[in-house]
Amino acid sequence: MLGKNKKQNPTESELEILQVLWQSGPSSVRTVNEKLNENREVGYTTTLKIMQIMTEKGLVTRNTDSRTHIYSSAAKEQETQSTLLENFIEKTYRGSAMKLIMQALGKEDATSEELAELKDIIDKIERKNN
Amino acid sequence: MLGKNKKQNPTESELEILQVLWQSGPSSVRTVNEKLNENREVGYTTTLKIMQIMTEKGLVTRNTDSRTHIYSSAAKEQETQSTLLENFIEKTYRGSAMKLIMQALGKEDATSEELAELKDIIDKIERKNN
DNA sequence: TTGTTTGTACGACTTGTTTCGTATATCTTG
DNA sequence: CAAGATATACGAAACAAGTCGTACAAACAA
Repeated sequence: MLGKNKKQNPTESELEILQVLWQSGPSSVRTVNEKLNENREVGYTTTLKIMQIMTEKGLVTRNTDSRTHIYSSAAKEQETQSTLLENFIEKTYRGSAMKLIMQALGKEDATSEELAELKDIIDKIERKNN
Repeated sequence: MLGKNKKQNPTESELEILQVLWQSGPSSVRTVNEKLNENREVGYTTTLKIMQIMTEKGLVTRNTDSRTHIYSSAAKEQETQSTLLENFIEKTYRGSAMKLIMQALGKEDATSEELAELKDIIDKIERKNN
């Protein structure tokens, strides 16, 4: 089997780094570290080390052709989010996605476009149910 | 100030225990441990220790009148979920509740009642927006 | 009353994550 | 070329979470 390596979930720090890679595309350690430091202080070698571990875990891949390695996320943002979401719903809402959705709706300052889009999605699901 | 103690977020194990307390109401360590063992093996003293730590952290309160202490969750289920949700949206969806909602909708096998309820909520939000 | 069961308390081990210091190699530039 | 800047690699400390053994007190049962 080819896709055999089971993807572990990223830790919080790893997720932070993945966010940078998803937003900025393939990046060097330096670039990632600078982005992280916009939010909080992290040492360069700390970021480096975590990214090396992520490489071992298969969370990222890297191109080592030039001296400065370039890292890319191994998984698409949505895939990772989806896995994390599933886990979160299970742990926090005992599996009820509906309860999560209701609470999330309460938090959101949604635009009318977004709300319309949502209703569209719901309509589609309703039609599929019948 | 009275409500000064800042609530730390529960860890995964702690959340598991809170789930039991929310579902079953105030419970002894033994009861909680038995419920946990329906899902996975955990030693009694492990559960005890974690619940003691949770007491220190203020996540639970306990009645020590009788030899068998009775533990209760210190916070309501919805409050805790809401805090965790906020954090999750920030970390995983960079703050976009809408993206989370869309993805969660994709997972759910919602009943027509639930979908109708959802649309109701959306309508209410739309009306508030205008 | 004495042994078994059931309870709390607590220290210590294990594992995983994060952090950083230091070694060393490679570029850059005066 | 030599000095400084910039890279990776890696070991080890610091920290946190979870796990469990053991001590000891209280309740219970023979």
